[in-house]
Amino acid sequence: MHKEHTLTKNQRIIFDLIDKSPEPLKAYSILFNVQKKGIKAPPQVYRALDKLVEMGKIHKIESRNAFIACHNSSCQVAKATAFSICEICEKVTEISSASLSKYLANFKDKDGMKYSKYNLEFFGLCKKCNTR
Amino acid sequence: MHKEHTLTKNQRIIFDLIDKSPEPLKAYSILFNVQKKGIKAPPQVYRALDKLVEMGKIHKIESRNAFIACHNSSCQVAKATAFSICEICEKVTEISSASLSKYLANFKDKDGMKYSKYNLEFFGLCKKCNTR
DNA sequence: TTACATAGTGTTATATTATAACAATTTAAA
DNA sequence: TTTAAATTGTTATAATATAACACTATGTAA
Repeated sequence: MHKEHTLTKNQRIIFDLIDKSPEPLKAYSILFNVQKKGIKAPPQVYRALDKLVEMGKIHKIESRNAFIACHNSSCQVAKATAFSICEICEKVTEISSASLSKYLANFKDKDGMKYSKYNLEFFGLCKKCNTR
Repeated sequence: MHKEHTLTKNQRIIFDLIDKSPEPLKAYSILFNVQKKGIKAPPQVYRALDKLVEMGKIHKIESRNAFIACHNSSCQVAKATAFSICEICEKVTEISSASLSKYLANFKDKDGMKYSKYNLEFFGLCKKCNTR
């Protein structure tokens, strides 16, 4: 459950844009799209993005420097995220698999260390691109 | 098994630097360090980095925009990588776990899609930082 | 060997992504 | 209601990465 009501003006504007987008958005494309709403400079965008990521409302796709709205109630406040990325059409989908998150949350490295936070990006071809 | 012998001059210089480094190196820090060896401009660095990544000799730590030498014979030519990253000291360690790589290589998403390539970054505290 | 393709190099310029720094304003809580 | 914390607006600049083009080296196949 997210607490939508706590978003500030800029956060709201930027979240709505990302949430409506079918694909991940890059910071400067966001900037371009919200200039008519009074958000004029990069720091305004990056600050909102930082907060939204912190809240778990959006995620950063690290390999693409792009942002996508969270569509997965099980990624606890941006701590544990997994995505599939199509290398042809660049479609990004958030993976919500209880088995995967359980496996990764319990994964221990050689020293027995556990890591509560992770980001996983799978690459391949999406269904569409795979059959073309 | 890597084929060391196929590295070109610039690739060799840059790989050696990364390989000797105890921590991931950023592109411009690499550039600074190899200028005395005649590599003077960003494209020369990025081209070598691209090839080395392609070969699986180094990996890019996406969340840090930094490069680390491969220390894991099981990450097949850069296709399947996993790292742990300490959020305090920024120490990065390549994870080589047969169980993990097997699990991820066999992971199927909701549509039954398999992804042969992935990058996983775990975040937390390393042993040292955890006990301080 | 020659010639051809492919890969790598050197270089300049520029595009893209992100943050520093500081003043002003809003918000929430004591 | 006044104070602290968070948010905003703004300018400038830092950090990361690629485009484009001329040139050189390397491998290969006729």
